[in-house]
Amino acid sequence: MGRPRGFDETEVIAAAAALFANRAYDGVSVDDLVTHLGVHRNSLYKTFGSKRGLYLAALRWHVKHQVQPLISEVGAARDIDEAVRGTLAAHNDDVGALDLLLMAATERAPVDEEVRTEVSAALHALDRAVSTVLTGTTSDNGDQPAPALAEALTSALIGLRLRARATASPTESDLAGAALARHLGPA
Amino acid sequence: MGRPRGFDETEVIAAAAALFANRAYDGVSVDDLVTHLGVHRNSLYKTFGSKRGLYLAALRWHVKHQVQPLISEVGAARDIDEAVRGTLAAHNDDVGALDLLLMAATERAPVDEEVRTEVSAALHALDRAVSTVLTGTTSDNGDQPAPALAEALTSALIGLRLRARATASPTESDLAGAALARHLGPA
DNA sequence: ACCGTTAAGGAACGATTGTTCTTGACTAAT
DNA sequence: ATTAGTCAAGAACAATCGTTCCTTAACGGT
Repeated sequence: MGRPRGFDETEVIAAAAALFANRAYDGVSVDDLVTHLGVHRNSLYKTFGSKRGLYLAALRWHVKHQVQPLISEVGAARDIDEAVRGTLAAHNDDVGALDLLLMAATERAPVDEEVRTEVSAALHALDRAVSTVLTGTTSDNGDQPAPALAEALTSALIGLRLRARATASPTESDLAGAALARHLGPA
Repeated sequence: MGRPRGFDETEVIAAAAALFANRAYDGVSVDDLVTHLGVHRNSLYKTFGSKRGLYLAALRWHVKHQVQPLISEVGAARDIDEAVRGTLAAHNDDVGALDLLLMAATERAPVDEEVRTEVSAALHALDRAVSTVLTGTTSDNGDQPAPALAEALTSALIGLRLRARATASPTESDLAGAALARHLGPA
């Protein structure tokens, strides 16, 4: 019973994720959220408890609906080259497929334990996907499946996206990613 | 003439850089700066004009005095393995040798053009150093000196540091860096 | 038709934001 | 000793911060 909601909670969370992906947590005010989300202050606090509550919801939504598809795509790739190209290409389709995670990792994770937990989990999930591709390709020698190398590649993917965002030149990261894949693929 | 300063401008800038490296720009208040820097509000504004002015000064100091040494070390390395290990080891000695650049790249560069310029320049300088090491090592095939690969490796270094900060496990990044170097070095 | 409940609307809260003003302390040159 | 110029100390500024309160609107169950 009671008055029905005038907004779609998922839509609001997604819009909040977009905002938090482009500006730091402290750079997004509640006024900004209220303005761009079309939800009134009161409803926002009733639904998410606080600004941080909305942020955490946005981060979890981001991981589940934007990072996970990317992880699946990476895991389904036949080799590293395909994985890297797919990852970077996905960014051209769905801008921000890693951006909130990136922002959370650099800015919030060091000061918010709950964020750190979420970020770590997402990164490890990415690691596993990369590792899957890696073990399928590492057929030249008898090294261990190299989880450390998977972490390195995940870091490289994050770093590439970071650069693309910071320098505002997405084509560069494509070339760099291709070069990285070329050197790691037939290793 | 006039009353002499009661603070060392360089010390203040360095302390500000340390603050801005750990928390986002909007997460560091002028009160925080005044408290931790030992400089009074008035002197701060008289010297740097604004909070943003101090931030830019801190960023430039960081690039010149913390990123540059790292670039030099990378450029002097004999191979990629040595470069990567040196970079990550430098972080254990001088914590934050890349942190402000990292923070600036993800958080300020997208919204502050002057920051973006500074970040781009620093990253390209890192690229050149990596490229130098790369051309000295790439002796197996007749590929171009691979500036794209240099960008990829720079991105990987940044990404590794990002992960170490976000997950608060510095040893992991060492292993990952070593694995990356092992796979790229004897390529 | 009357509740009980939930959401929207908007004003308002105290606290904190970045910045400026005012006053007084200190120093070098006149 | 006076003057001119720079800095420190701290109060104060309007604006914005995250959050809450109060009233009104819209629904389901009795």
